Amino acid sequence: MNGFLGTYSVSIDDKGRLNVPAKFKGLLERDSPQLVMCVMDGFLIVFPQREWAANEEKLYHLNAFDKSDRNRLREFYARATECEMKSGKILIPAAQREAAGLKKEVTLVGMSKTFELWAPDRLEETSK
Amino acid sequence: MNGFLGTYSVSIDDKGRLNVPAKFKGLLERDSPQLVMCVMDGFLIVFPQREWAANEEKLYHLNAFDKSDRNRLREFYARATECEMKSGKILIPAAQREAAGLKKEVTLVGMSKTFELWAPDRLEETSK
DNA sequence: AGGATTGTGTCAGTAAGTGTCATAAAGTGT
DNA sequence: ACACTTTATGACACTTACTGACACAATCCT
Repeated sequence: MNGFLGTYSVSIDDKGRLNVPAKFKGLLERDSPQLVMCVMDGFLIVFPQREWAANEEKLYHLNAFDKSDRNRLREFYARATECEMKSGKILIPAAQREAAGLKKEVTLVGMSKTFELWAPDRLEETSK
Repeated sequence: MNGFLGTYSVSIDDKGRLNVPAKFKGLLERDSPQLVMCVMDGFLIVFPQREWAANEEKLYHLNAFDKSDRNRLREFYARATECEMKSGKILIPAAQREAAGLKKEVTLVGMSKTFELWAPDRLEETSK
């Protein structure tokens, strides 16, 4: 596989763990199960560790001198979390679930280097 | 063979696998059985891996942290799924079958570098 | 420490995906 | 037209993946 690709509908269990689809699982196991999860406007982005590191500096420079961007940047960092895939599942902390409005059903969208987690209704809204 | 050419009517088995016609099979075996299947409005496009990569390159200039660029990227990636020809068959995931309205009979149209999968009635409708 | 909350491993049931083969249909050469 | 080869289909058994549930471990809070 070349990257995260496609749309999947997966479930979150009673403790807030996302079942990672087999195709993504393979990629994460090969690379590393270490992740950074990050709140965007209404959804979550999941970065494999390596990808996060590569983007961090770029992100910082893009926004450093703009006040409102800087506020947003702070919020971005503040709500980012390290996490890990364990037993083929990723625990999504309560705060992140809350921020993205995730309930039982989650839509997972591959974006090549990263992937996104969406509440199904929000994604639908956005893609109109 | 020079590319995917012609129209074929093929069947999908009980598990959703498309029987690839011999002529296309040859091409895919020679090149690579790795494919990307992409949902368009009402039908599916199948890209050999290499073709897909070429299309993907056109999006490299987009900024993943820009909201509207990100929406464009998502639109592109979300439609896609990786798949593979195995034992001369291609499994078409349920979601994609659904999106293209594919039942038992499928019309397959060669488009040189790629080929398309159509529900027969939809193709007929479109070509009027 | 005791109880509550949150996180983790595992497993069984079900659903989805895969390999293989027998038969039927279509195509080929003489 | 005939035998022969290739191709397409449907069926079946098997494997892998996904889900929900449960039991247990760790952490936090008085």
